[in-house]
Amino acid sequence: MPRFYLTTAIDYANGDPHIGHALEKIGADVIARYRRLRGDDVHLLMGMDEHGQKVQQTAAQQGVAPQVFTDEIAARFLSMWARLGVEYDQFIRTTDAHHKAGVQALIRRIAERNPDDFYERSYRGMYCVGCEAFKQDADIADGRCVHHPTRTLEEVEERNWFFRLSRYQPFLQQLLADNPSFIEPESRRNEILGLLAQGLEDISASRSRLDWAVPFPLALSTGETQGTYVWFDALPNYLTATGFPDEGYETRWPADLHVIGKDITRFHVVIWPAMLHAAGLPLPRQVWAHGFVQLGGERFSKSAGVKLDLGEAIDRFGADAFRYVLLREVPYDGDGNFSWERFEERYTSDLANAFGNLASRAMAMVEKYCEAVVPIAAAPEVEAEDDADVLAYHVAMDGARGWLLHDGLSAVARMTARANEYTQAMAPWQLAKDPARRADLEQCLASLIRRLARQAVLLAPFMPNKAQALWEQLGGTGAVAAQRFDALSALEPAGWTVHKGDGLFPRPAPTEPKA
RNA sequence: GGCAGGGUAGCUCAGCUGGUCAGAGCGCACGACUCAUAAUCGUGAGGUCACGGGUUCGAUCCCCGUCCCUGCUACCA
Repeated sequence: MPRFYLTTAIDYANGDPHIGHALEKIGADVIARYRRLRGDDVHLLMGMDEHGQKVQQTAAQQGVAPQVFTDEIAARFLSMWARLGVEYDQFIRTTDAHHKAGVQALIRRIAERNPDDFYERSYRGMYCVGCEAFKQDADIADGRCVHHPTRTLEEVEERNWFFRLSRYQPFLQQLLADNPSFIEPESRRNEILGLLAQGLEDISASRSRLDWAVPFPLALSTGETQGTYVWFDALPNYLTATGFPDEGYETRWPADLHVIGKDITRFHVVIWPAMLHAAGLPLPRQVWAHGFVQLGGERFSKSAGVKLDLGEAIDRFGADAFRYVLLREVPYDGDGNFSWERFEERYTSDLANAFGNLASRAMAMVEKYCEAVVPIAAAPEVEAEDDADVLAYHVAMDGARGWLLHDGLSAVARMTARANEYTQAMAPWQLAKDPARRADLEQCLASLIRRLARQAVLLAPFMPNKAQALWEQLGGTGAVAAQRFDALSALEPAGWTVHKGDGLFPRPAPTEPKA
């Protein structure tokens, strides 16, 4: 059974989950469920990044210990993933003891194999006492920190451990030349190529004044022990989650896919492979950078007040509908827009009117004309037209040409539309009036149920609960998630007893309040 | 500033190497039907293909310029 190890970015424990987090996790969950339907042995890793100065400061402001603070944040994220139906196989937190030990083991391993890769150097920067952090140009205005304009910035110099990233520039360029699909979509690869062409600088591996961190396993020549800086703490989570450095981690590592946001491609495509190569460890097979959700045409941002409450979005039509609309509206390879208006339009046209109503009318007729038992009948020729869409679905979903989840949904939507057209053309309610056309009627209804069953399987990664509900209404036994794509064409519902229940996707109330 | 990608029907977007390339979905209007969640099916809607030049027998798709938008331009996670 092929293994498939995929990961999402670990989220920083300094705020609540928002729609941006949701897009990434839902997408990864869909990919994981899709691979399971292919029969793969899937392992989906998610987690939280809990170290760093911001966490330390925020916790201090609230008067609680950092660990207590991150425990609360982590609980909120976990609760949200449960509400969204995101099912991970493993949830790692960078404050886990094993992770911390793994980070230190990785650093030591690099130091042993490439002693020159870590070296001491002084780091100079403008330090803001208010923020307790070094500030970059973007955060400096008129020589003062934008957050603490009453204080003066101090030019501070400290000795740190540095990682000789610059040394790996040729290696990385060769990597992207030999393996172009290492980072997709292409636009993101081009950005990295541009970055590499500029030349790489070495990066900090440790920092002083960083107490809430994994202790850097090497002491400076002064004897001081510093905290491990973010790169060497966060990125290795994908590796330490496999058990590294303990025996057996190789059975899972390397990861098949890192699903991340486009804002952190650099870290995953430059720093991370360099670290692994320095340690003599295999590289992940691919990094996929998804885009961002824009709200009403504006970029999501807490500061700008442009936001959308996830809980409200889920309550609107349910988690499954939200998952569907989000991935249908936002292309997984780029940015997309999301708004309440759009949400309702999509829900109504795609789910309530097209798909939900198709299921409703088909099952109603089987109950009415066939005593609820799906007739035995050969498939009509037009049914074969679905094959092209099933193929398109897999092309979009299997990753060979990127992870274009929105295209997968488009393909299923075409199948739904075709089934509605077919129903209209055959007019089974007319056939039912003529006993001589009984065979045609049965063939039509059997075809509709068969197509619905297939669509339920294809939609299962996106809407696991609704797909299961439909599966059961159609008379299918067991879990729709237990189906396998390679058996889809042979799926035969003849003899099933349908139980048309409540509508899968009820139309929204006429006077639905907007937001 | 530099690099990269864009500006196509009300909205979201397809249009690969130039000549049925002026399209799809949604919304909207009209018609059909009645199995169904007032759902479905059919038809239609006439958008200077950002703007100005150029190459060509012919350009939305090629070249130049202009305007506008987005991303990247490393120690924020």
